[in-house]
This record gives sequence, C-alpha cells and structure tokens, in this order.
Amino acid sequence: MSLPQLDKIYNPQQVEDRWSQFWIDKGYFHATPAHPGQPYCIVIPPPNVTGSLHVGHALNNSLQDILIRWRRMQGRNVLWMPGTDHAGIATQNVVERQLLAEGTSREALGRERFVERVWQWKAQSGDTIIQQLKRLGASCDWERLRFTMDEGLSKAVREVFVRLFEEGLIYRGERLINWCPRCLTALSDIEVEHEESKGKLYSIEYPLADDPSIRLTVATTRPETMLGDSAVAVHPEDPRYRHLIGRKVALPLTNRTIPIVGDSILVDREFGTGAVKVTPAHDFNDFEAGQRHNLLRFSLFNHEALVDPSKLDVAGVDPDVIHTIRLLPVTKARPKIEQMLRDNGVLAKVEDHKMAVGKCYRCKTVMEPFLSPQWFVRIQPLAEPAIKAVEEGRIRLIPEGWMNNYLGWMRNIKDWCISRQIWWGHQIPAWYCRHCNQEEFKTTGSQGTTREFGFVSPVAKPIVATSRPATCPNCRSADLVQDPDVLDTWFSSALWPFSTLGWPEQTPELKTFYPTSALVTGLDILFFWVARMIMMGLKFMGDVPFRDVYIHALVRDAEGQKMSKSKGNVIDPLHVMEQYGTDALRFTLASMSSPGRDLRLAEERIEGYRNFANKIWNAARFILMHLDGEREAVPPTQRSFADRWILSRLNAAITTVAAELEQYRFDRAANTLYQFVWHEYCDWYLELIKPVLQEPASAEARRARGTLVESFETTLRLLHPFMPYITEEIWHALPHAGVSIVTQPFPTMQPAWESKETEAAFALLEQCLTLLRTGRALLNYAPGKLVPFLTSGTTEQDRATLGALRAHLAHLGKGAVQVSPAEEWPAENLLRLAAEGMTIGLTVEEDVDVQKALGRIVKQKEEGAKEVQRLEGKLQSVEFTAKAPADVIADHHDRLKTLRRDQAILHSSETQLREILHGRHT
RNA sequence: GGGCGAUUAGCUCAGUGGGAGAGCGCUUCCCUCACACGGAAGAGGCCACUGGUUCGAUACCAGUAUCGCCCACCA
Repeated sequence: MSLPQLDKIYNPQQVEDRWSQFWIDKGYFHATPAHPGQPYCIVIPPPNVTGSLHVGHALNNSLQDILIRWRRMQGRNVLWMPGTDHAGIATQNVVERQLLAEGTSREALGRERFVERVWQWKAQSGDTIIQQLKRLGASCDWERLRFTMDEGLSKAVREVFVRLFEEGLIYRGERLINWCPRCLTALSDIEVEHEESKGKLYSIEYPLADDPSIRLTVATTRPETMLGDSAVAVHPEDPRYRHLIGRKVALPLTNRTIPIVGDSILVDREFGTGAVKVTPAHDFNDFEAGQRHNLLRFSLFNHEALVDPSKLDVAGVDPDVIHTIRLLPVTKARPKIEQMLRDNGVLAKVEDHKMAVGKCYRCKTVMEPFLSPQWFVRIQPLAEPAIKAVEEGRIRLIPEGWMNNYLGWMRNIKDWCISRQIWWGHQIPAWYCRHCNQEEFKTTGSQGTTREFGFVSPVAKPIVATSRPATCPNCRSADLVQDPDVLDTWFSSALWPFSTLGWPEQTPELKTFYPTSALVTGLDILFFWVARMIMMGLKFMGDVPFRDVYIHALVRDAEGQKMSKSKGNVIDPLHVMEQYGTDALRFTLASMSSPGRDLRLAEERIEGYRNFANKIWNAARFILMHLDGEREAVPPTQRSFADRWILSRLNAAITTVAAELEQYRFDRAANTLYQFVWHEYCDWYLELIKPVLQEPASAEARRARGTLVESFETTLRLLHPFMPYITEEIWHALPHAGVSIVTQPFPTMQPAWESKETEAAFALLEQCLTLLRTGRALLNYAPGKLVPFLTSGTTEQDRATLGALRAHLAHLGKGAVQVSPAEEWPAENLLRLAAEGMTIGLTVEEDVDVQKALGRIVKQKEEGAKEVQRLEGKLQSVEFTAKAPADVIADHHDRLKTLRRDQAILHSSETQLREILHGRHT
C-alpha cells in the first residue's frame, strides 16, 4: 500500500475548501423526514442577511456544528436548519448609508424603489455570510436555506398576525413609545439600552392658581418637558398636600392651570418633596397616570426630537418662550428653559444627579418617549404558558442560572410594540378604507396619512387580512390603503422554529423535527428572540419550540473589552481561519466556552490549538510511516502493555467527551481531547511502541500496528465534531472503510478496553521515569550522556523485571537513559515491585558535580522550606554514589534519604550500558 | 435601586469537603530519523478579605471589597 506523502507542517488551506465542497456534494448534510434515526434538529440563529461573519457567529456556529456532527455520527436524523434574517433597521441603515454616499436618500427614491434597492443589496451580499459559514465547516442542510422574508415565511408572518389580531392579542393604539429620532421609528422596550449619565435635578415651584403665595415644589431631570405638564400629583394620604387635591396650580411659562391630583401609584411620599409633575406625553409613568386621571396629553417635540412650535402653541406656551426654543433639539432647549424658569423666580434649585438615559440599540441616539399610533402585541396571555414551560422544565436553560433572568423578565413583561416606521420588512397586513375613514384621510396625500410623519390616525379602523382585500367589507369601496408600518424584525424571527419547517402548512418536516432539540444562542438575544420563540411556538404549535437552550457567552478581546470596529480590537474569524486554520479556531472557541462566563479571545490561544492540529498531523505522519507492513487485529489477551493502556485511556476519553457534550460542556470535552491526544497518545503511547515498530516484520510489530490504527482511527472520529477538516483529511489517508468520516459512527465506550490495572501500572511507570528525568536534570547530567539507571532487586525475577522496564522505557529518555540489566520482564512485574516498595536508584558517575547539585538543594532550602520539601519528596529514592566529598554526602545524607541499604544495587559501567543500548530489547 | 456572576500561577481559565491544576508565557537543556507549530526538566499561588459550619474549607454558609453583566419609570 502506498501512502501519501504528508508535509511536515499541516497546511489547513490546502484541505479545507476541498472537503467543505465534498461534504456538500455528497449530500451528507441534507436531512429527510424519512430517515430512520431519532430526529435531532437545531435551527440556526439567523444572521443578518447582509452581514459578515464575526467571531460571535464563529463561536455560536462552531458549537452548533459540534453538536450537530456529534449527533449525526451517533446515527440520529439530524437537521441543522440554516437561514438569514432581514434585520429590518440594521439593513435599512446600511442601505441608507450607501444612498447617502451616492448623494441620494431613501426619501428621494421613494418606498417602492428603496425596497427594491434593498433586495438588490441582499442579492448581492446575502451569500457572503452563507459562504463564510460553509467555510467554518457548518454542516447545515444548505438545501433548506431560509430567509425571513421568503414567501413561505412571510406567509407565516401574516398568518400569525391575523390570528393574533382576531383573538384580540394584537391591537393598535396611540401610546407613548420609545422613539429613535435618528432611525425615525418606534422601538420596543428592549431595544433601548440604558446608559448611566450625569444629569441635573431641577426643582421647580408651581404657585397655586388661586393663591400664588402657596407653591408646590416638583423636581425633574427634564425641565423642558414642564411645558407639557397636565397635572401635579401628590400622594392621596399625604397630610402635607391632601387638602390641596382638586385645586389647581398655574403652570409657569404657559397660560395653563393644571390640577393637583392624588395618585398613590405614581407618588412616593418619601421621595423629594412628595409632589410630582405629570407629563403624560413625555414620560412613561406619567402616561399611565394620565390615563388614570384622564389628563390631557401635550406633546412638545416632533419626530426628530426638535421643539415643535405648533405643539407648544397648543400647549398654551407663552409666545416668547416658543420663539426662544422653536425647532431646537431637546438638549439645546433645556438650558433655555432653565434660564427662563430662573428668570421667573420659580427655579428653586439645581443639583447634580445621575440618571439612566435610553439609547437606540442600533445607532446609540438618545431615545425620546414619543406619543404615536402603533401596533402592539398583548403579551401577557402569551407569556404565561411560556413561563410555565420553563418552570416545569419542558424547556431547559443551560446554564440554568439564566432561568431567573428569564422568568423575572417574563413576569414583568409589557406589551410589545411591533410596528416600525421603516420600509424594509414585513409590511403590516392591515388596510384602511379611505371611504370609511374620510375624516381621517381628508387632509392627506396619497400616502393616506393624517398626521406628521406618515402616521395613520389612531382612530382609523384597520381591516386585517392575510392578503389585500378587494373591497372594504363595510362599504364595498376598493379604495384601500395598506398600513405603512412594517413589523419588528423579531416578529418574524419569533416564528423561526416552525416557519422554517413549513408552517402554516402541515409538512412532514414540521411533524418530524418540531419541537427542535436544542437552541444555541448568545445571552444578548434571550429576550429579543428566545423568549418570543417560546411564546409563539407554544401559541401556534401547541408545544415548546426546543427542549434545551444553551446560552453561550459573549466573545471579548484579550483585555475583556467588547469587540468593536471603532476600538480596532476585532478578531476577524476569516483572517484567523486563513492564518491558523478553521479547526484551530473551532477548537479554541470550544475550549474556551465555559458556561456563564464571557470568553476572552487572544490570538496566542488560537496559535496553541493550531499547534495541536499540527501535533495530530504529525502523529498521523508517524503512524503512516510505520504502517508499511501487515497488521492484525489483536485479541485482547495478546495486547501489549502499551496497547492495553492506550485503549483504556481512549475508552476513558470517549466516555468523558460524550458525557461532557451531553451537558454542553464544550470546554471540558475539548480539554479532554487535547490532554488525551497530546499527553497520552503522543507523549506516551507512541513513544512506548516506537521500539516495537523498529522491527517492522516482527509479530509484535504486526500486533502493535493493529492497535495503532484502531486507536488512531477511533481518536479521529472522537475529534471530528471539533476539528472536521483535519480529521477528514487524515482519515482518508489511513486504512478505512467508508467514504467520509462525517457519516462514521461516533466512538462508544468499549467495556473490553477498560483496564484499571494497566492504568495503575502505568501510573507507577510514569512516576519512575519522571523521577529519573528529574534526577538527571537536577544533577546537570549532560544530555548526550547515558545515565546508568540502576535498581534494587536481588532475585532473578527482579532482575528480569528490570530488563523489561528497560525494554519499555529505554527510548523515553531519548537515548540518555538506560536501564539495566537487560533481562526481559513484563513491565507490570516491575511495577508491582515498585508498588511493594522497591526503590529505583539513580547512580551518578564520578564526573558529575554532586557538590553543585547538593548545593542547589541547600540553597533552595535556605530560600524556603517548602521548596526543599518538594525536592526531597522527589529525590527520596535517588541514590548518589558518586565520588563526592564525604562531608557533603554526610551533611545531606539524611535529607536525601538514599536507598535502603538492605537492597542490593545493580551496578553497571558505561560500557555495559552501551551494550544494553545496542543489544536492545528483543 | 434590584438581580446575577466573577475573584485560583505573569496572562486566560478549569476544579474538588481531605493531595492546588491546565493552556499560553517564562527559565534551563536538547534541531535524537512524527512533530522546534517539537521534546525533557523547572520556577511561579496565604485559591480576594473577614467571620462561621466542620476533625478538616480554595470548595459549604454569612458578611466585606473590587470588577463585570442583566434588569429598572423613583420624579
């Protein structure tokens, strides 16, 4: 059999593309419901269709692929459902930036042409991330690639919307929502990021309308909103203010008087003065208070968060004030108002105050509470079953520490604002009859809106349907206008586990793969995505969307900073794959993925695992080099010590890896593999069998080759989910049956391989050798020089045991350690003797500087008793027989605890040792 | 303000009611015919602090400190 010539250094680039394509061409990743195995399904967290693979994706998908490949090898019916997300605002922003660079704009293009343009961009760049995922080795069923705006998925979106609307779980209304004045759209509560910032707390005095001598002091962080105040609230049982409820105060800078109301929900008596200004159009609490007390709402700013003079006019603001702050941004208006309040003598004080300011999660612009008509999902009825599913363990969060997070959020969940005033996305399947809503549409143009910025009046009555109705069911008019808003991106993602499987059609895929098995995702989208999938899955499928949710950490840079382009600390996974190989990247990410902890990725770490790949590669080279001859399967009873040992260890590795994967402990599984392959398989096993392989024709060698191939091939299969490329490449070079390692069975525990006795024996053997080497190094014994390694043992048996030890260990000292005598004994016997107290001695020739060695020990003792203790522990069985000055020996004799004198020392000269070396172990 | 997590070798992190570990880095020696992306040996830690439980605590409990994350309408 001719073996391929392998390079000394593993070159990932040369193999990766080849196998990636090979796997796809062979259709290994394609799933079919007809497959007899137990279904195992993961739906991918769909990346932004126009995005590029970042290291977070790399982590997320590496972990998924490990699970998927592992389950596939186990014979399960595996489906990894891939797809991309249209990512409404994010994508729209990107295309808008492109337009800006071209000197045009979304508005100039108009809605239809803009959306067309985004589709073009999608067509152009949508394939990028898919190709990158393939490069990562992701074994998705690429034939099933989905996109959230596919016809099928859009149908699911409309279906869900209509059903929820018909059940009253979706409604439309004018509410205070989070508004991004830059993206010009509403956002949901969780799309607002709170950031601590320094602000001021302003105390303003409002005089009673009928008795200006009495003043109520209220505090606010946003004095500019006082122009829109509708009331002052006090606690109804507060003795200071109780009697004032029902009276009015004169609102400074305006011609309005506003009532004093009692409200126990809004007002905390203990806080501040106990009196609160109420601004229903600019504060979420105040909005609710306003509803409770039927207060007027005075909106002051326009959709760009600029002071709107016409609204100020409506709010009865003093014309001079309007003039001063008209069209100013909110932050610019604030100091003007502050000054005017001061001029009016009603600004009691200004203090420093820290506050949380909300920012848009897409563009970091400061958000503004904005009164506008929007669509909402009534979430509570959906949340309850979703809470139960997790409480009852039908869905498992891993690590489970996140459960409280999830439950806490779900229990306090608020209605979900799902309408967005952007163009890219699923347009809301609601239409308005222009005829029936004449009043509302009177003042408008073709867009069919009555208000600023394209809002359809909140009073207009929508017709909700999965497709455009031909006529108005009420008046038969065909003059229908579709609601201009689109749905929150996360609305369609919430349906992902069943929409991708064909819902609302009852497909075989849906039947086979729903509920899916596991979801692998980052914490950052637990609420955005995971929680909503659970709610929607339970609602529309009547069952949980997945059993396990594995929540992995965020990838940070080596300093623990979030990676961001602006900081320039981004590790580009594509670059890493290029430089170190995909397998190295995957293995690194897996090995660092401890639960509940962010992972700091440093390039050195990747380099380390690149070296690991190279180690595997060279082990393969070694093995292939020695395979040029017959080999036989070995009956367990005839296996050599080394064979029994490595199979037992391999067995342990298999058991551990599988157990860790079951628990999503990718880190421990990876570390087990690393430890096994490098420090057991390569460091010890391959070294142990080297001498045997030196005689290729021997029966011993034939048997050794049998186990060698078997153990290595098994190891490759064990490694494959983590390092798919290199394992496939090497597997093909090894003797094998089958077409690809991808479809080979995952190794399973072999009870016959387990041998605790052999492992115990090996442990002793290892100790002996380490002792020997330590002694050598400690005594500065020249590296090329043989160390006579002599042991006690008076009987023939002892002597023979020692010989066997030499046979097994001679090479381990890399030619510099030899054991005498030469008789052959099974190593186990030696080890048994060792266990019974036999001591191994190290004899030093006269040219060794014992004094120096001992001096080191003494010096270290002076420096710290602990170190010397450790040294003594190691040296306790080392014998010094060199011609050192007698006083030195005497001085340190007791501490060195030399060999017991009742044991004979087998001595050997250098000449004898050379004979042994060349005579070898046959 | 509430909740959660972290604190172990220079760095990144595992870990367990009884011996303190790994990778990388570092020191010494070695380019020995699988691998210098390698081999051998080694240095380096009051396991954050303070109490408690225990025969025994790095581990369990309480508190403190520092850091981080999530949530939050206290004007």
